[in-house]
Amino acid sequence: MTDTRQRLIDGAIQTIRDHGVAGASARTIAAAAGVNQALVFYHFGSVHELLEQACLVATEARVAPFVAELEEVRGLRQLLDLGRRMHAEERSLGNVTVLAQMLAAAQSDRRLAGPTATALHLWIAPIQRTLDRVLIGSPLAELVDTAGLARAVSAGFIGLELFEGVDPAGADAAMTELERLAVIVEALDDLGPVTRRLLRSRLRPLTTQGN
Amino acid sequence: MTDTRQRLIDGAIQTIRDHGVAGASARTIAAAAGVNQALVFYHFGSVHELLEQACLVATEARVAPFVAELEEVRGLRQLLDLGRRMHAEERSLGNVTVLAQMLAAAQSDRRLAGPTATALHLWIAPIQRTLDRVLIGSPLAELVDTAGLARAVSAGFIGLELFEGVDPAGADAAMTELERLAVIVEALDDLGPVTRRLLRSRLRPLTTQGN
DNA sequence: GTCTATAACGAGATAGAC
DNA sequence: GTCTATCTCGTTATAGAC
Repeated sequence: MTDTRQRLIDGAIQTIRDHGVAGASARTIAAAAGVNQALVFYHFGSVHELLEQACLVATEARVAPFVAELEEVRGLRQLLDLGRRMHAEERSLGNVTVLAQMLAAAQSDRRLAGPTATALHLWIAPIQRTLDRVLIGSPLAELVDTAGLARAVSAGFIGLELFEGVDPAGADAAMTELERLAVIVEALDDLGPVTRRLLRSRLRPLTTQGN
Repeated sequence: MTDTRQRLIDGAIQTIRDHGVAGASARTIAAAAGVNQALVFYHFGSVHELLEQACLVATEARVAPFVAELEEVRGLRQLLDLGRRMHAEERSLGNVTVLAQMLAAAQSDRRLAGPTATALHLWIAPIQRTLDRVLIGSPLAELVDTAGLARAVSAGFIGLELFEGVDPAGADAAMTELERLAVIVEALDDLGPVTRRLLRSRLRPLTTQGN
């Protein structure tokens, strides 16, 4: 890949982070990249296509280091701990911010929908795999659809990220509460065999509905 | 309130829904409102202030009908049922869409942060009150911080709304899964007195940490 | 591949007639 | 209060020199 191409992609990511999609024009991106404005159109055809490319590349780069960590996760609480670290790191180095911006822009610009969904899936897939692994042997395993849960978790993260932008204290309270819930669920999951059987029989009727 | 003022606010909301914040210019808003472009500045001073006003007014109008319904909610599952209906109704008549757009714009436009947080709080407050009521008498009551949970739920909704815009099937899977989880939690909450005591003693140690 | 220059347009905002 | 006309600026995108 050309040096200029890469600089433009990096510049686009930085610009989205600093000024949002709305503020990401060919001029501002080129300025951030330290190159001429016309090169956006030479290399990508349009600002639009540059944004799509940048979104995918940025997400791939940010997901990669976390995939390894996700593979190490053994319990629900550990998963939430990692979640909080990811959240903190994302806030400072921020790709979820970029994703959130693209997601918001995609609502009224259908051309962005596909690439954005693809980028989001880069997060969803490893999270789902982790959930599958964590739930092995748990009485919850047969009750939970990890595909849906992974999507709910990912969507929730985007929402939290946006929330944090306007109310950091509130977002922190939300995150703390989710961690507390995880502790509760893990405690339930970690019950002795007697109680466990009780719970199991109690929850069994639920498996027939909907799954 | 002047007729024109109201028309501009309605036009602004409609424009944000259709074209996003990025596409909400004085001209497009005025066109949607059927009035002259210069009136945006006469009545509101700037496009910016019109957007702030519109966001608050729109949210107030949309929250009101749901507050009554929230007061009727007795159980967790019922709350999630209402959640799904709200979600469906919002998608078609969409104020959460407006909120999501404002939230995304507020990330890089600090002036929008305050009004957006205020609008979000219009949702958070009644949700928190409902959670407080629903949890009365539950063994979970002492374990849950409803302030944090209400914020997590609200942020999650924003995320789901955005997710739905790029992947309706995925968002539906996420929503379905959350409902299933609610059923599980409610079943746990609805256990017989013996199991309940067991759970209670099991969870008690957790109350000392963090709450 | 990279630059300058420029076309064509929409943006926010204001002045001033009515 | 509402309109037209206009100023100034930033936008996408292209043409053409280098």
